[in-house]
Amino acid sequence: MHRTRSFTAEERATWVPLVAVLELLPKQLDTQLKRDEQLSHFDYFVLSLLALSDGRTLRMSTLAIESNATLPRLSHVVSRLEERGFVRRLPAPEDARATDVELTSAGRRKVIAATPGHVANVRSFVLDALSPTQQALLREIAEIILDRLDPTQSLAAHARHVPVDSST
Amino acid sequence: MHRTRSFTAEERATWVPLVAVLELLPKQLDTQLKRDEQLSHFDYFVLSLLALSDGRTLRMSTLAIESNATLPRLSHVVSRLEERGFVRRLPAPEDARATDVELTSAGRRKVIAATPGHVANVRSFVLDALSPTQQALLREIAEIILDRLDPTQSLAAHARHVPVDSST
DNA sequence: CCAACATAGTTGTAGCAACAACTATTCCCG
DNA sequence: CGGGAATAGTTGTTGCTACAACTATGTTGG
Repeated sequence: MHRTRSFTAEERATWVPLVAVLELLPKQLDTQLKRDEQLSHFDYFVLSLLALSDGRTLRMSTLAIESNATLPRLSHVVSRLEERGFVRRLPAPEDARATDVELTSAGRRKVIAATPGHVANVRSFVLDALSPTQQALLREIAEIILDRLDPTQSLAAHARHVPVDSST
Repeated sequence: MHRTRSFTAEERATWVPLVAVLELLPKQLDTQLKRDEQLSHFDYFVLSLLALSDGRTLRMSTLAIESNATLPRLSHVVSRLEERGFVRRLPAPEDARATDVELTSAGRRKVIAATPGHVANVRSFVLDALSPTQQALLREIAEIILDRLDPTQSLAAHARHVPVDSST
C-alpha cells in the first residue's frame, strides 16, 4: 500500500482532536486532584493500585509496570509520597535487591477521600459523554493502541474489580 | 440516576486502558521526535500550525488557542524555537501589545524534514491499528470529549487540509 | 567458587510545564 | 480626555519527568 508522507484529510480529522484530548485530559485530571487533594493524577493512580492490591503492598518493579512508569520516575514519586506519610518502603524479605511499597492507613484514607471527586471528574469529562456503545468501542480502541505501545502487556490492562471504598 | 462513589467494573474496563494510552502515547510521540529531530511533539505541533497558516505567521494568542497551550507555556516554547532559528517574533502592526510569530525558512525545512517520520510513527502506533470504522468512531469520541474539555471550541478542532510538504 | 553479567532500585542533572507576578498597551466610560 | 479595567505577552520560581550514572544484590557458566 502506498503511504503519503503527510496525513491524509481523514487521518488529520482523527488525529487532530485526539492530540487535543491527549493534551487537555491529563491536565484536567491533574488540576482537579491537585486542587482538591494535593495529588497528581499519577500519585492517585499509584495509591489506588496499592489500595487494590493484596496486603496493600507491591514490589517497586511491579508497581512500575502496573502504573506504566519507569523505575526512576516511580522511585521519586514514592519518595515524595513517603515523606507525606502515605506509603512506606520495606525491604523485600526474599530478595535483598528489591523494595516493597506498602500503603499506610493515612494513605488509605487519602485514596478513599480522593476517589469520589476523581470518579465524578472522569465521568463528567469522559464517561457520561459517551453512550454505552461508544464506551465499549473506546475500550476496544484503547486496548488496541495500548497493545502497540506496550507489547509486553502491562498488567494494568488486566482489570481489577475490587472497589476501593468498601469498609474498614 | 444513582452514581456510585467509585468506578463500576465497566467504567474501570474503559478507563484503565485509556489512562495507559494517555500516559504512554504522548511519551512515544516525544521520544521519536526528540530522537530524530530534537523536537518535542509540542514543538512540532506549533511549527506545523505555523507552516499551515496564512503567511506562515500567527498571533501568539491565536497560536496558544490552536495548540491548546497557555500563553506562558507558548511564550517559553517560542523563545526556544526562536533561539534555534525556526521562528521569528514580530511586533504586530495594528496592536502594540501583540506579537506575531513567523516561521523562518529554516523552520519550514525543519517541519518538512520531521513530518514523514512523525506521520509514520502516528500511523504505526495508532492509525494503522484501527479499521476505517474504528478510526471514524475514534474521531467522533475524541470530538465529544474535546467538547467537554474545551467548551470554547478551540480552533484546533477545525480541520486544516493543506499538506505541509507540497512545494517551495 | 568466582568472574561476568543481569536485575532492582536510587540519585543527580537537565529540560519542560504550571502558576503567579509583572510590564505594557488598549479599551471603555463617565 | 483621563483613569480604571481588560488584554497581550514575558519572566521567574517550583515541581515533576527523562535519562544517565551509580550501588548493591543475585545468577550462572567455566
